[in-house]
Formats: sequence, structure tokens, C-alpha cells
Amino acid sequence: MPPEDFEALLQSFKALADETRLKLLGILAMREYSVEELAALLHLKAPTVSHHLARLKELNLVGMRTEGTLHIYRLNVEALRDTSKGLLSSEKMASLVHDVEGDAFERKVLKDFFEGTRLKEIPASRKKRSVILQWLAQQFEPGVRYSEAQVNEILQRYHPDSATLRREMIGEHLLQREQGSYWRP
Amino acid sequence: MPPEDFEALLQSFKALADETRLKLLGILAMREYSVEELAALLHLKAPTVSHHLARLKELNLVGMRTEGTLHIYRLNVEALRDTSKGLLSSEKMASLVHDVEGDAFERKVLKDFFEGTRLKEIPASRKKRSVILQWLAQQFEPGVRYSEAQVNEILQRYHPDSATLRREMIGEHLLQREQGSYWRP
DNA sequence: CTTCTATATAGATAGAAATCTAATTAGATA
DNA sequence: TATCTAATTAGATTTCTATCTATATAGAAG
Repeated sequence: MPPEDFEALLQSFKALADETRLKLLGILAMREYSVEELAALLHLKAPTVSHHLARLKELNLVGMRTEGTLHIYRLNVEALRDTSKGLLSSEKMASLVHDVEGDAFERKVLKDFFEGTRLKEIPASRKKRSVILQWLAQQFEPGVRYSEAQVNEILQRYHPDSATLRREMIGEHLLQREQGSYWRP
Repeated sequence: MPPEDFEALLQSFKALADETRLKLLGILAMREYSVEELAALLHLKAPTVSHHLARLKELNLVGMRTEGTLHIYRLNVEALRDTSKGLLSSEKMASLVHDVEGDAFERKVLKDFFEGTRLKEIPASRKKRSVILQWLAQQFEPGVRYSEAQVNEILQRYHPDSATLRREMIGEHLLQREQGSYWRP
């Protein structure tokens, strides 16, 4: 759930989203190799391979042992299995929504009362209703003046009872009214 | 196994290896949204969001319906689940080794005797068996000491007859034993 | 100690990809 | 029909990253 998770997930995908690194994993699935051997197999220079191996090692997807001056890399099978399992579990999915604005309560209310783009109902609780009204307020451009008909039309995209919604929004000063025209302050 | 698979796998990872696209999936996990709404939530311009949605749609990770001129996107939960399951299955791993040169005999033996991650059988020919045993040896971290139970557990991931495999590995000095604990030299 | 070899690190470059603005398409409205 | 809005497409810009060359480190060999 925490933002670290999001970052870790993103880094995992980035590590795997590269042709060379995927090939490295495939090659190392056969057996262990030194950096030079890998470079030869991939037709790349040693520093390039070294760089990729370092990235895979950060995530613990490969391990390394030294033999004299040789650095011999191998696949870390368990880590790879764990990674692949955990990549897109549904718990992770929930965690993806983190630094999108809004707090947890707000998100929950929106989730509960919206069915697609339509409001299932207007919440009875003042606190929840307030969340919905604030969300609706965002559908109006600040500074623009709307006729009552326009306000109704916008609100009706979300719920048939635009009159109630409009009245409540005025009550919470989310919309203001003067001479029959409305605007968002 | 074919190269198309490799390419598809790479494309899947690339699609998911982007902060904005991951956030989109997270947001859409809550409920469906129009392009404009998503752009507002992410503080991005509509064309940018449109571009990312198109990429996710290519992989069928999101779906879209139109409502007037609005294009309303939603998460394709099943596709996401399938994708996450299939991303790093061991059958895929085996397929990663495709256009890499290297010891042809060794590759052929591994290809012939592995079915996904499981050994179809233990080769009768000494030479082929040796290739398999060496591959299995790579599954052990050098220097780490394993109990017999741990050794069996690891070997049984690949073949039920862990006892034979363990004995043969000792015989080829791929594993060593002392006082009931095993290690890879 | 010097030299050679295998890796790693630093810095430069080039190619890919994300984002933006501007122009285009398609549906809704007057 | 003309106009407005939402979305996409095209093209330009900028940011990131894979790769290279050159340099530094660390162990092996003379």
C-alpha cells in the first residue's frame, strides 16, 4: 500500500522492460556466465553488460561470485519467481492509487457512490455528501459564468436531481449565484 | 518459445514500466473515467493521457466506451490478471533463450529434457545427464550450506526423484556433503 | 614491483520515449 | 448549416537511458 511499494513496482518493471536485460535473464537461466562471456553472446561491450547486470543485481534477480578476477553471474531463481508472482497482485493494484490527489476517505466515498460516471444516490451523511459536492464542483471551470440551465445540464450528467445538487452546492459555497448566473469561486 | 513471445513479453513490460501508465491503471481500478478527468487527476494534458491509454488499450489492459463525445475508459480486470500471471512464468523464461549463440549441444539437451520448469526425465546418457546436473547445480548458491531437506525441496521443483539427482550430483562433485549438510563448491 | 587481464566507474553520445502545442476528426447543440 | 466540445493524431521538444570510449581498480602472473 505505501508509496514505497509503488516505486518498487515501477522499478521492477523498468528493470525487466529492456531487451538486453531480458536476454540476460534468459541466458543465465541456462547456467552461470562471466561478464566477458555474456558480452560476447550479446555482441555488446563489457561495460554495457556490467551496467545491466548491476541493475538486475539491485533487484536481487541475479547473484554474483568472484573467481579470481572473473565475476560470475547467475540467475536468482527464487527472487525471479517471487517477483513475477507479486508484480501485479490485486493488493498491489489498490496500492497504485497513492499520490493521486484526495485522501482515503474521499476515494472511498467516490468509489461507493459512483457507478461508472453516474451517481448511484446522493449520500445522506453530511460528510459524504460534501465529498460528492466538492467533486461535482470540479466539473465547473473556475471563473466561468453558467446559466441555471447549464448548471443543471452538467449536474444531470451525474444525477437526475440536479435541483437538489445545485441547492446544496450553493449552501456549501461551492457555487455562487447572482442575477440568475452561477460561477465557481 | 518462439521469438514472437519474447517480443510480446518485452512489450508487456514496457507498457507497465511507466509511472503515468501505472497510475492510470491504479486510478481506473477505482472506477471508469473520461480522458479529461484522467488528465486533471494526473496534471497532464489530454493528448498525453490519450497516448498512454492507447498503449494500454493495445495490450487490452483497458477498455473504452463512448458516451456522446466522451471516451470513457475502464480497467480490464481479467486481462490484467492474466497478464500478471503470465509475465514471468518459467515457460516464458525458457523461451528467453532464443537467438543467443553458445553451446549448441547443451542448449539442445536442456530444451529436450525440460518441459517448462520440470524435467521430463533424467537422461540415461552420461553426457546428457551431466548437462542437466550442471544446470541443477546452478540452482544452489555457492558457499551456502543446505540441509538435506532443503536440497530435496529445491531438486523436487524440477523432478520428483530428488534422491537420485542428489546422489548423482555428489558423484560428479557438483555438490559436496559433510555431517549431513550440503554445499556447492 | 611491474604488468596483464577482467570488471567496474565516469563521462559523452545517440536513440527512444514522454510530454507539449497545434491541427484534425467526430459527435452534440444551437 | 455552423459551432462547440472532447478526443485523437501529427510534429516538435525535452528528458531519459542504453551504449560506447576512456579511465580506474583489483587480482593474477611474471
